[in-house]
Parts: sequence; C-alpha cells; structure tokens
Amino acid sequence: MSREGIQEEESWTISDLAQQLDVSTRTIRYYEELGLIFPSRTEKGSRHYKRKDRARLRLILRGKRFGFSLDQIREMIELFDEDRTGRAQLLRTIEYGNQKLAEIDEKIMELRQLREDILVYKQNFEQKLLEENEEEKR
Amino acid sequence: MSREGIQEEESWTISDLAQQLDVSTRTIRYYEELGLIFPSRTEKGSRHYKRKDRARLRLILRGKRFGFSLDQIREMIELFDEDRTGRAQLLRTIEYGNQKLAEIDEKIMELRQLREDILVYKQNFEQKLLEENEEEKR
DNA sequence: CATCAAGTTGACGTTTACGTAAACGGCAGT
DNA sequence: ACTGCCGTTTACGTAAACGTCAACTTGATG
Repeated sequence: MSREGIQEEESWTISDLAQQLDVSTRTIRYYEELGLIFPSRTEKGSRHYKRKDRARLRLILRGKRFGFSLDQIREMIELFDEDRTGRAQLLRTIEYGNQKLAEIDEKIMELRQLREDILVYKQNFEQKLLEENEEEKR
Repeated sequence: MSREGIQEEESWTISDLAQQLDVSTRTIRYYEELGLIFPSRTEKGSRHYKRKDRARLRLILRGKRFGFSLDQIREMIELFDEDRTGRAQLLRTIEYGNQKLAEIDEKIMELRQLREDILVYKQNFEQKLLEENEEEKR
C-alpha cells in the first residue's frame, strides 16, 4: 500500500475548475445533471473536483469540440467507467474502444481532406493574385 | 474557350442530392436560407444542383462534423467565394485561409490526443482482463 | 381526367446545450 | 451585524439546427 493517504490530493472548487478549463460553472453543473461527471461534496454540499474529475471534464470538452453530442459522450463514459466487472463486460468495453479508435481515425482522415479542400481554395486565390500582378505589368 | 457548352453538365434535384449526401431536403433548404448555398432554379422554380453546389454542400457537412457552427461555415464560404476582387481582398482571403489551416492542424493534434486518451482507457481494461485471467489460474 | 409523387413556401414544434435570474446558505473581513 | 462573495437548487429563457405539417403547383402516369 506504500504511502496511501499521505500525499494530500489536490482538489478544486467548481469555479476553480471552470476557470482552468475555460467553461462556465453552469456548464459543469449541467454535465453533472446529465450524468457525465460526479464530483464529491463537502459536508456543506459544495462540489469539489479532483484530478480524475478534471481529466474526465477535459475528455468531455474534447469530445464536444469534434461534434460528439453529450449523449454520445455519456454513452462512452459509461462504458469506460472503472467499475465494470466480468470478462464479458470487459471484452465489450475493449471492443467499444476499438470501435471508437476506428471512428477517430476516420475523423482524422476526413480532417485531412478538409485541410486539402481549404488548401486548394487558398491556392486558387494565390493564383488569382499572381494573375493580377501579371496584368499590372502590361 | 475550347468546347464550352458542349459537355452537358449534370444536375440533380434536391432529393437526389439529399440522398447522395445523406441529409434531408429540409436541411438543404435550411442551408440555403442561411446563405450557405445558392442552387439555380428552373423556370418553374425548382432548385437544381450542379457539381459545384454538391461540392459546397459536402464542405458544409464536413465542417459540421467537426463542430464548426453553420455561422462559422458561412463566414468561411463567403470569404472563399469566387467573386472577390482586388489585391487587398485577395490577400485577406489568403490570410484567412492560412488561419483556417492552422486551426485544422490544431484540431488534428487534439484529435490525436483524444485518440491517445481512449487508447489509454482501453489498455487499462485490457490490463484488467489479464489480471482476471491470472486470478483464474490460482 | 384523376391522381399521385415531388417540388415549393410558410409556420410552428422540438431537441440540445447551455444562459440567466431568483432565492437562499455559509463564511471572511470590517 | 452588515456587506460581499461564493456556493447551492429551481426554473424559465433562448439560440441553433433542424423536423413536421399544411397548403399549394407541377409533371408524369394509368
């Protein structure tokens, strides 16, 4: 067990966390409402968030930035939740993970394509710019 | 000039296009409402879409899949619209393009990070699976 | 000619993802 | 004890992105 309990675990209030990750407190509470995150409470009822909670919130926000709905994210989180047990569950979760990885790889491909599209647009404009300069030389 | 007008340009109805790109006709009309796409009309008022329109719609949908709002996409489309002229405008557009490319590169980075996170989760579960097998051996 | 599918516009409804305000408690500083 | 500030819950508001339905044309087909 080594030094369990000796190292004080850092913990933040909701507004601390909100500031760190640049979201509103409302948003964080809303995510809790949806079952995406479960901070512990002080005896007075105030939420406090530890490193693990922050990591989870980061994951949520990252997911959001790529068009995953909060519902999809919850689905994901539920499956990845630590306390699942049994070989069947584990296998399912791993399979789900593989699936998500594949989806992400696909997104990366698509993003590269989008990049390519934009690059072509831009080059088109650069070409026009060149032509305009040519005109000027006459 | 070569063979202008000889090659018949293919054109689709709104439901054709909807089916091709797997969106509803309502969605397509909505995008038009927002000024994202401007199909030509038959003399009777029916929309018809050509290859360029389809490419544009593809771009819109692609953008959406990565969390760009329709407003951002419109902004983008307006700036990339062909009929801008003047060196200053061209320069601005090119600069905008560079900016968007940078944003996309950042998104790709983030997506890689998300991939990494999920991979770690998955490996965690794989580890658990191994431990369970160990237990069984006793 | 009747009818039926597919097009149009317009209006209203719905879901998601929060914002915002009200009403309250706890605590620190003066 | 009063003032702020931060926290809480509850509730209503709202913008974005469509879905859905009604009412109407138009074109094709039995």
